[in-house]
Amino acid sequence: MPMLEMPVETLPAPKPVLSATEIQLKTAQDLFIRRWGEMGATWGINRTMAEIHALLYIMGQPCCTDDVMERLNISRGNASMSLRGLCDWGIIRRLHKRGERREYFESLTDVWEIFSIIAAERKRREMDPVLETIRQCQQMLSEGALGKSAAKREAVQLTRQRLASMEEFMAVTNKIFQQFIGNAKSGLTRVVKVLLKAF
Amino acid sequence: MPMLEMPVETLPAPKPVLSATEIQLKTAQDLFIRRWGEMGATWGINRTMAEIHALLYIMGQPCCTDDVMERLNISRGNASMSLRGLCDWGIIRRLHKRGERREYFESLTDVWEIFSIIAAERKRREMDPVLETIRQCQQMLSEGALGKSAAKREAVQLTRQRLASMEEFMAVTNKIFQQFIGNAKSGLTRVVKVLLKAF
DNA sequence: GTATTCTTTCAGTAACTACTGAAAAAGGAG
DNA sequence: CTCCTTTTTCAGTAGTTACTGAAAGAATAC
Repeated sequence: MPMLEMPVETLPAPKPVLSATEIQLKTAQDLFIRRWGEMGATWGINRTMAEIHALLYIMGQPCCTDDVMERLNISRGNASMSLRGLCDWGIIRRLHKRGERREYFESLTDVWEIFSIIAAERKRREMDPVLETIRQCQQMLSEGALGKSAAKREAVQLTRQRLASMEEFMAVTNKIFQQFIGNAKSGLTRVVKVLLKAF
Repeated sequence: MPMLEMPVETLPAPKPVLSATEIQLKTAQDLFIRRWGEMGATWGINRTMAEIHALLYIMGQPCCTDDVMERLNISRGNASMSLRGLCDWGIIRRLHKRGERREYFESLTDVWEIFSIIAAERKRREMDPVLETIRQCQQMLSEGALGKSAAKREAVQLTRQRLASMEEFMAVTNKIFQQFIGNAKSGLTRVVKVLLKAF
């Protein structure tokens, strides 16, 4: 009676034996990763990308694609695309190890730098267009565009005034962002100082 | 030959004749509304809710459910639920007009107040839980919890250090938010002053 | 060149979110 | 109370986003 053919690669994976400390460490890390993922999901970033970033950040050492797949239980395709996405954002980096074929990834370590990159991108994508639109709207409702004695004067005035308030707010917020972005590396102290000087 | 029965309510709606100024005003408002909706979508708020808020803000006068439905081309159900959502956030208000049966809605007018409400809620929902989780993780990896001569000391140290950096950052950001939230009405100047004092 | 190992892409699908329209409920007015 | 108007709810569905798994594509070793 012939033995059942059992291809080598489907043998049960060798189960690693973990010490109490290792279990505790992994548990704490997983907790952080999960929370970070939840938070990311309410921002523009999706849960998986946020989790991968959290993993790389909290590990403090480079991981390869398979590490990420196993740890987070996601497919190769998902891991590959999410890692690329994080590289595009610039908050993780590709890393070649000498003599190793596979690629590793590591997170930036400076928290201020990480958030400053994210802030810069969000400002560019979300705040700048709104500010531009507000100005465009104001242009459309200016004296010149409407004629001096236009009908519906009150309604136009109301809208103009609302646009102006919003513009003021956005312009100030924008400046604060700018300062934050430009000074991330030097940390809190300088940011606050710069804030001071600016106003 | 009997006349076709044509119920009164299905007659074509009377088409309003708009002046050039009114058209221009409406166009500018629509532009703002659309952009605001797009921005909202990349935050937690969905597009429709953001658009409704933009409409109420930019109009500067109370609108009823039907006004909103017509202007944004959305169903009654959607309008009703989104308006309630915005009321829950606290950035628009219900308004009864004497002698009118239907309800009107208006936006808060102070931009600083609007954003301070949003900031407060997001801080509560997103930042606070993360900070709490980080502290919980640190607890799990403290000397006491792990035993003095635990194995894998380096890995634990690395994770601890990363948690500490993140906590510092989040704590500072949290404080800044707090100051912003607590001082929204008085505008920029005081916020910056308070920031100064705090550090 | 071929073999091997790792990465990327992408069609198909699962999971989720937002929206509609109709029915039920609520709130006066008479 | 009934009648009429307005609001809310919700089942069903359309539309969107995220994920998988397999196939194609690189890169290196031999």
